[in-house]
Amino acid sequence: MARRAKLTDAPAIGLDERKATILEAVVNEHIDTAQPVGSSAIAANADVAVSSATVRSEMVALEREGYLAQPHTSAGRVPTDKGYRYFVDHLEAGVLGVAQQRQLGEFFAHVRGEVEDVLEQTATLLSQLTNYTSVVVGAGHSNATILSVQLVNLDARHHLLVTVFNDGTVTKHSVLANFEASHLDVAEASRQLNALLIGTSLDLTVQVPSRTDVVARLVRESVAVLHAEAPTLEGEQVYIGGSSRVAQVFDGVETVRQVLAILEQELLVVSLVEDVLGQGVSVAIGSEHGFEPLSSCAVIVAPVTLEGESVGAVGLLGPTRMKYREVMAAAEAVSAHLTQHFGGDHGG
Amino acid sequence: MARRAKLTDAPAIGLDERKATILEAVVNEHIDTAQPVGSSAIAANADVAVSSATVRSEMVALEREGYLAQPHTSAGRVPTDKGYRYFVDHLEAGVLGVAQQRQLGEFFAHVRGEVEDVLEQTATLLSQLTNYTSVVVGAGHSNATILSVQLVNLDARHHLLVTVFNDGTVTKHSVLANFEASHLDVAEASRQLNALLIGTSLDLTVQVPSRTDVVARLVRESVAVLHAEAPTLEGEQVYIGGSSRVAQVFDGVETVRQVLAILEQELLVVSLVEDVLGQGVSVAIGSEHGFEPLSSCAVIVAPVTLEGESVGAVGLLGPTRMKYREVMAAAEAVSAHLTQHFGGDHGG
DNA sequence: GGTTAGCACTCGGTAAAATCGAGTGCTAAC
DNA sequence: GTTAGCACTCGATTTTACCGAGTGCTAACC
Repeated sequence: MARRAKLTDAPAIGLDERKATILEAVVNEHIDTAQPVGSSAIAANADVAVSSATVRSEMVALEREGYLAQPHTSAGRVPTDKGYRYFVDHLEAGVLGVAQQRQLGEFFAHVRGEVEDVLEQTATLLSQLTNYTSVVVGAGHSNATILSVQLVNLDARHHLLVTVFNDGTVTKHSVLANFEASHLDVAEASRQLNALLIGTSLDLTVQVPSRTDVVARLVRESVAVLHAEAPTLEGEQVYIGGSSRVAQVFDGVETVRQVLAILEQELLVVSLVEDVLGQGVSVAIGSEHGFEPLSSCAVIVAPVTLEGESVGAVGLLGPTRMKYREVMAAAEAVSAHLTQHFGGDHGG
Repeated sequence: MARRAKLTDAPAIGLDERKATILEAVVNEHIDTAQPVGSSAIAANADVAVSSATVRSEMVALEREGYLAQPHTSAGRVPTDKGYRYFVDHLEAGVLGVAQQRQLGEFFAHVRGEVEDVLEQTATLLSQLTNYTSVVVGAGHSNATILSVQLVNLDARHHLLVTVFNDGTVTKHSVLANFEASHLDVAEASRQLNALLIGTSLDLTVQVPSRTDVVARLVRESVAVLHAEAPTLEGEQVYIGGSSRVAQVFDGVETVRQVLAILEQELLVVSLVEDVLGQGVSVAIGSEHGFEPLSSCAVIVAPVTLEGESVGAVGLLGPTRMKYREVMAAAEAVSAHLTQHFGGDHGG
């Protein structure tokens, strides 16, 4: 899946300056108006110092080369995915509006709490900032090691296995025994589990005692439960902000439904985001990502890193005619803030 | 907020049998077709043994009494909220289709894992079962007491406070110290925290040590963090299933947007559900719940109980013209299954 | 008195027709 | 190479006509 444009199938150099200017103007106009844009609208643009007739002939060329399309004869032009691609690749970085910068600063200055909470709130923030639906993905902890395990008994047969990992995640698992265990048994099992599991990661198999006393059975049961769930635990967390925006920015109930349906499936969302993810802000337009149902969407993704490693991503989902400059700036800014937030001394 | 109809403002007895039959037929027809229904369609109904002319005059009466409305002269009739209310109140309980019953049984026979996971999956199930958007609310644990507290150090200054409650919930909180603490300090703090907090609930204030040694400071800090978060922790969990259905069952992008926007706000959803909640399956139609933006919706809610006490609820959200019989049956069945699931020996 | 066939009337929805105009491509002049 | 001019296209919008589902009313009927 292409992350950045490969312009190799465009004639060598790409586009001469005037064509580029015109293409850019068309894209800008179309993003603004959502309408096919005609040659005269472009000719009126200050950056384009030629008449509409000239613009028209250039448009014919741009259409031939696949950057523009005509919904029908005698209509204006609409950018193709390729057109958007060119536009995005030649977009000089935008900057966030001051109001938004303030909001962002405000948010990260005051946000408190666990990673999960921060990510969730970030999703909402990002959506408010951009007016598009946002996606925030927190990395799974596939290679996290266990810091502490504790077995707590709810009653004689129900126990709760609480596991703390070195990446700060905490999991709980019910351990249901078909025998009764005393507080002391559970405490001892807890002790043994710690001895057994601390420092290991979930993909490691551990030697469990084969004795048949209550404590040993508790230990075995606990380890079994924990490892059985291992695959699930590695899953990334997904937070979606502003899903109602979908109904705002897409037209056509059916499109809205499809997009929402995709968003419901967290696994899909994760793979979509990871697919698009690259260094810096990446964009996938239309069919560039492999998701058919989202072929009328653009996805913008920025990584969140911790000590150089990607630990998550923030993304935005909108129609292909989205406000790339602003949105990319927002994604970048939020990603940077998050990176700093987690890299800094704020714990987590 | 009315949960059940108060028919007091209708003439004493309510409706005579024929009017009731006609009203029922109108509602059924309108639910099926989403169109205003005319007198002849009703007269064709086997249950109505009178001519369309008679039906018409009855309809005039029903309209005068507020059960039906006419979108415009010379159109058919549409049920009002009051009409739906009457319909629902006089609905004999529906039964679930066998396929659905099987699916339900299947699901609860195999579902595993923590309460949270079960509830989330239940939301999806309920949505699949009914083709409407579902809401599952798990009760907050306002009066839960602490079973165990554990302070785990991530590094010298970052610690994680993991708390287990007697209702099986587990919380974690970052404790960030501005001083360094050794493993031993943390272990000792953990021990003291246990001594201090076990058996208490979060609304209780506890006496914390005023000493200034590392351990005491850790303990103080931990208790502070835990109690600071207390209000948040009491919040109910909300799981929403099939939000894409919103785009299917409502018409008008704006309505879809509004409904989605409501669903995004978990607090709103909780209060909505709790507002509607009653004994058994409750229904709020149109403006019966106080939520203006949802005045074109019906909400169906069934409680989930544990040992007689309500510990949550399952709900469904659809247009006022939803398939009440089927959906109420589904809500009831799922609620019953959940109640049994948690009441039974399956742990949680 | 309640019920029903008959009928004139209403009025939104749909289809057909007319119109508009934004936008095009082409050509000829610059 | 650029541009003004112009005939032409074709979707969108408006207009008009029309249809018919449905109504309310009345007079006949049981």
